[in-house]
This record gives sequence, structure tokens and C-alpha cells, in this order.
Amino acid sequence: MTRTTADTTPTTVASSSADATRVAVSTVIFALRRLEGGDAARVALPLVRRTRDPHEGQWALPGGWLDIAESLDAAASRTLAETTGLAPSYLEQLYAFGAVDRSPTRVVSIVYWALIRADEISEDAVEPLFATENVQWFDAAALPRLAFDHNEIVDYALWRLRNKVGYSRIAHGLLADEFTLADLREVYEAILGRRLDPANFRRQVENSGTLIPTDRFRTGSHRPARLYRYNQDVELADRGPLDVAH
Amino acid sequence: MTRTTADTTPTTVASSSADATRVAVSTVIFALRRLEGGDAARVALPLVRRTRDPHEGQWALPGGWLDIAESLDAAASRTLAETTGLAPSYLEQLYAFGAVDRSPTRVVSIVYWALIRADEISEDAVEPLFATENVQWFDAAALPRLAFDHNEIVDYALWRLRNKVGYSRIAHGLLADEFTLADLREVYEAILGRRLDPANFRRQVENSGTLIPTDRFRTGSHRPARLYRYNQDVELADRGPLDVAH
DNA sequence: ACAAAAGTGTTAGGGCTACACCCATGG
DNA sequence: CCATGGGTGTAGCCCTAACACTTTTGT
Repeated sequence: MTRTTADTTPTTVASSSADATRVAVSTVIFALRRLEGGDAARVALPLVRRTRDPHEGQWALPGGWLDIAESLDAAASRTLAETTGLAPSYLEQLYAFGAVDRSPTRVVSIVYWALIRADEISEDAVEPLFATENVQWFDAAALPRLAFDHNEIVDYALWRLRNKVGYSRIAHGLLADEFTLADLREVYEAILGRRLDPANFRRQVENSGTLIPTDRFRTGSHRPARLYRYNQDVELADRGPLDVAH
Repeated sequence: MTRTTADTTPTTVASSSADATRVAVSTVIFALRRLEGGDAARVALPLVRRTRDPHEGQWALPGGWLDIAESLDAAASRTLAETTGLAPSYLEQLYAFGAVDRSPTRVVSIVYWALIRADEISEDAVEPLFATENVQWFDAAALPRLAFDHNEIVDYALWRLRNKVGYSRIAHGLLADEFTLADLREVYEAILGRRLDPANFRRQVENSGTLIPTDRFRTGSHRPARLYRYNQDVELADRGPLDVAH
């Protein structure tokens, strides 16, 4: 199986095919992280430092070239794992970016966006990659200037995330199997950037029929909160291209 | 400027680049047409007959190869004009289809969807192309078996159309400058596939602030109906990738 | 006069928001 | 016992659906 390394994220060093359009796949990965000293969780994403021209040294979305024998979805998962060691709990195509001048050579990027559960990002398996200092987490609301058109891409992915959280249950993709309603509400508040009424939030998700209450409670500093799990019968994201395309 | 002809819609006759992934651009074009004998308008789309293998003789979405020096949007407009002679009033990227086996050779198709106004499709300029019998309109609800994965693509485009008509004013893309509320309602009814209450429909669009009443009326067999035009200040489709990407 | 579409009025119900209030636990 | 988050109750508002009703034209 042909594999690329983390260094072969889209680059202009065109060897054999300088006169052809090439297809790259990149992914915007979202997770919830609690920053040092911060009380509330924030939306964060991992970026990789480019080790080649163009934009050497700048931060960019993880990605790589599309292999001739793999689907777009598979390429997104593969490049994601190779560059960051992460395996997303949710992965969806975002948009195809194809402006002529977005890279020195002609590159069409099929961009995906993904969600990672909080309990997955501190696995031992992924830390070594982060330890190389070539992968780093950033607050989605305070990004540096990124390589290529990646700032615009992240902005659009954030818009899609905020939008979709309103009419689907993608918040599940950011939570462990069992969670309290406060956990879930925190996800929504981090994504939407505003506080939600706990009472109304409870009723909304309870009436949606997507949650199954368990017998377990999380005990803490105050009254124990009931743990819930998601109803697997309900689609993670209601409708979408993947459902239609069989 | 490099141009392809209507015959060069995606094909497997790979001459120089059989071992590389190629990028094609196709478009699902929607219009409202009143079928013979039918009382209600229906959603229809033009398809082109393939003149080469694979799938020679089958109907397919209009499209063509992406030129190395043109953006995806430009390629969609160009191939649309070349194959059907149509210039859409609305054009938006739909999805990138990249399954390995969707074509004998590796082709990634960036698919767009477009809307054409009823007053545009009977222009003299476009009829010659349709007269060749290689372009033909089909009822969106009764399509034959299409080439490649184009049936699935149309299904997804239809889903997107039905979805988007609910929260944006893309219906405008199917109407002439001036129209009655009954005209507008007919667009919604054709897209959604169900009748709408005229009274409630009127109040909804009036309260949305997107319509400007004119002094003119359309006289017909009954009480004259006021003509409206769209408020140009309001976005055609609120938010989207194109707005974010500058 | 009559049919039919244009346009107005009215009412009931559901969902959302704001906010008052009780419950249970750790300290 | 008190602070705090968990959890319940409730009233107002807005939007929508349903449908009765009036207006205006062509025939």
C-alpha cells in the first residue's frame, strides 16, 4: 500500500507532474480542550508545521495527497492518522477548494472536518506525534496566520460546526460514551459561544429522544448528576451526502 | 483559452494520463417546467447523451474536465455553457465524489448544482443545442438509469434543493424578476412536492422582508394578482462557503 | 350570478425563553 | 446550614397550521 509521510502534506515541489492538477485531502479536526487556567472548555484543533516549501515553518491543516486507489473518505482518514495519530469519531466532507492561485502549483483540496472525543486525545498512542513539536493544538478562536488558504477553510468549518450542532447530534462526537447533561451543555456552549439555560437545555434534549438515561450518577462537589448515553438508533447527523450515496 | 467540446464529458479514454487521478466538474441543473397536459409545474433537469465510452448512449450530467488554469466555479460555468448553452442564475458547489470505482479510470468529480429561471430556458440561443437531441429535459422525479453514479448525485442535489428552499430564498433563482405570490408558491410546491396554504404562505413571505410589492398586477382569468420583486439587499442564499472564502 | 383565485381575520396548539422554585450533596 | 449545581414547574411569546370569510375579476 502506498503511504505518504507526515512531511508530504501539500507542497509545490512538483517532480513528475508539474503540468497536471493534483488532488490533496486535508481535514479540520475539532476537539474540546480545557486551557490552563481557563474555566470553560474551548474548541481547539491540531495543526501540523510545514517542513517544506511553500510556507515552510507555517502551521497548516493535516493532510496529504490522494492515492489513486483510495476513496476521498479513506484518504482523509489515512492522512489524518499519519500526520497526527488521531482517529476521528466523526468525519464529513466539508468543501472542495480549487482557486487557481491557492498554491504555487495547481492543487485542488478536498477538505474534510472531523470531531475527536475528549477521552481520545490524551491516549498514549497519539502523544509521541505531538511530542515532536510538529503537531500542536490551537484555540480555534485565536489562530495564527496559516499556510495557503487554511484560515478561510477553518472559518468555514467552524461555521459548519456551529450550524450543524443546531439540527443534528454531532455533539456526541466530542463526548465519551457516558456524560452528564452539564457535559453536553458545555459542548454546545463552547461551539455556540454563549451560555444556555440549563433547565431549557435539559428539556430540549430529553424531548429529542436521542438520549438514554443510565442508572449511574457522577458524584462530585454537589448533587450527583445522572449519566446519559446516546441512543444509537438515531443517526449521528441526520441526512447528508453519505447517506444518499448509499 | 483552452476549451473542450460537449463531447469531452468525463470519459475513460485516458490518453496521456492513465495513471493519474483526473478532476472533472459536473453540474445538476434545476428548472421548473410545465409538462404537456400537466397542470402543475415540475422540477426538471437537462441531461446530455454520452457519445463515448464508458456508458455511451446513456444520459449523464453535463460537465467536463477541469482546466489547469481555471477555478472550480469557472469550470462549472464553462462546461455548463458548452454542453447545454445554459447560464445559471444560481450556482453552488454540491459535493466532491471520489469513489475509486465510480469510473473505469480514476476520476474525482466536483459536482455543482444550479438553478435556471423559467424565462431563460426558452431563449433562442439555447434551443439549437437542444435541437441536436443530445440534450434533453427530464422530470426530476422520473429519471432513467444514468451513467456513472449520476443517479445518486441527482438524488443528493434534490435533497439539498428541498432543504435549502426552507431556509434561504433560492426560489428566486427559478423565477423571473417580477412574479405573483402564486408563482412563488408554485415553486415551493414543486420543490417540496406538497400543497401549501395560500394564506399562510403569503404571510410567511411577507414577514420575511425579502419581497418588495410593485404597483403592477398580473391580470388573468380571475382577480388580478399583485406582482412582487425580490429585495436585492438580502442574500440569495444566507451564508455558505463562498461567503466565507472571501 | 357564479366560479375561482386574491387577499384578510381568527383561533388553537407547539416550541422556545425567562425565571421562580425545590432537591441533594460536599464542605 | 449554606453554597452550588441538579432538576421541576410555569407563564408569556411567537410562529405555524387550519380554516372561515371577504374581495375582485372573467365568463
